[in-house]
Amino acid sequence: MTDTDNNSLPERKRGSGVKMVYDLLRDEILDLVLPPGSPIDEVQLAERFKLSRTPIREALVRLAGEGLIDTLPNRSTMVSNIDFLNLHTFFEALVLMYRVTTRLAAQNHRPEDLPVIRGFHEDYAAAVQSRDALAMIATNAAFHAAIAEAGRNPYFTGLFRRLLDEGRRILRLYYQSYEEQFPQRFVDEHAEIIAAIEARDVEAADRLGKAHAEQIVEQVQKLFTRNNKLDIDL
Amino acid sequence: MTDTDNNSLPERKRGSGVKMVYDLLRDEILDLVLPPGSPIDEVQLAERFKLSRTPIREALVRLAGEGLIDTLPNRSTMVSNIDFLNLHTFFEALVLMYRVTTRLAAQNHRPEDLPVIRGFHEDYAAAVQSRDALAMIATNAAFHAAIAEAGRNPYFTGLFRRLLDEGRRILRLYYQSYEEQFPQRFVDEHAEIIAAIEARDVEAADRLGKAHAEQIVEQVQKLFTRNNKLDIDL
DNA sequence: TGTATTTTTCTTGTCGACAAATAAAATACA
DNA sequence: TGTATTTTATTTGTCGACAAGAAAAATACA
Repeated sequence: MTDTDNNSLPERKRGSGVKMVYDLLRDEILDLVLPPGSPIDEVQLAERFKLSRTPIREALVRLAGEGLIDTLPNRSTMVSNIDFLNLHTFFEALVLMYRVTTRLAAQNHRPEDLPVIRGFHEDYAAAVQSRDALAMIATNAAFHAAIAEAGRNPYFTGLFRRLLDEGRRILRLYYQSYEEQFPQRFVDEHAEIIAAIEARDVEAADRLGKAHAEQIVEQVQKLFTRNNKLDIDL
Repeated sequence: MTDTDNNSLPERKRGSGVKMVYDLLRDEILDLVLPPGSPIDEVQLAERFKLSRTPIREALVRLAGEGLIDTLPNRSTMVSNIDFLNLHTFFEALVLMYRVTTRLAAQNHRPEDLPVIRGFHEDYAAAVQSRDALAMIATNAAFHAAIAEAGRNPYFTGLFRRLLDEGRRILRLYYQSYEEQFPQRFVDEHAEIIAAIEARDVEAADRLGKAHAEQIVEQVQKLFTRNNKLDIDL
């Protein structure tokens, strides 16, 4: 393959460039293809996507708005760091949002939501089966995001999505070096959560969501203390 | 004053244009100077600020990221509407964030936070005294934002600030036509909340935050049902 | 040799211009 | 007169270029 392999994307629709750049950079940041601290070069991206700097910049502004990149005025822009020192605030918010979104899903879900949730549940089970850590991370986030959507509170789903994104980075950080796996227990808990939602048992959904979240937090913290030598880098 | 009153801003620093446009548009949107649905014209703004369209556009992208304006691709962009149909989701999120941030403030506040909070408390009391509805709205939001900051969870403060912003629009909508006033009760409740925070009484802070939030929601809903003829416009 | 100052290089922020996409207006046609 | 089609106009999205700001390199000076 030569450097003239731009025949696959010869012409794009008018507003699609920014979205493409935004989506791709976002994925690369969340998957740690671009690790925290990586410099983001506008001209380099412009060449890569065969675009001018203007749409690149628009995508970067959006990413900065979500806190995924940090921009130093008149200087460089880079992938934002993970704030390990205040990780407890992240867990705190994550647990609460797990609770709230699961509870609201039990309250407000519609019949058409359940197949979607079940679909991600099965994807997650398959990822566990095949011990694919990265797929576990992604499908777990998708599963809970779907539950949040069924809860139908855009303010909560907005925050929750951001938290799940950040969690994707954190998990990815640890699962890339240590081939850990989420226990089967999580799959079972997911099934319980679905049952509670379907039964519209709000209190059970709340309780299960909280317990599940705390399981995950505990799991992550266990990984942390085990390889806390990484923390010294900060 | 003629149309040549641009002598006050002859030259700006290099990155300050976008921030100026962003801040000003944001305020105008939240104060309903630009009511929901108002068209946003890029070239008009460019002329108004004596800038090119590029920095204007960057400010608009940021505002769109916060949901304050809606952009139709290749078409117009306008101030986002207030979703009256799903106002309950707004209240739901608002009450929870009032609770959580007040609770966390009782837990995590530092001595230097209290003077700040007390300052806004006094500003609010003064606004109530002078029956200045707009000042009440602004100082009340500032008071609770300061409490949230003392709670030191950036995820919660981020969501809470967005909710307070949206609340600013909603309150402004009703207080501009009906010269209502927040009751003295709110001032007293604020004082109670401060006391609970200072005493680090987490449960009391939680309870008071919740009660206070519900008071406000009830007040707003009362205004709504009273002038629900406005709702027909949507 | 080490520090201060100038020069150069590199990246960003801004600009004016152009082309695509859509809406509005004008025209054709029944 | 009312509808369909073409033409015009307006606004957005993108581009290439240029200048400001800061870092890096080079030079001067002790």
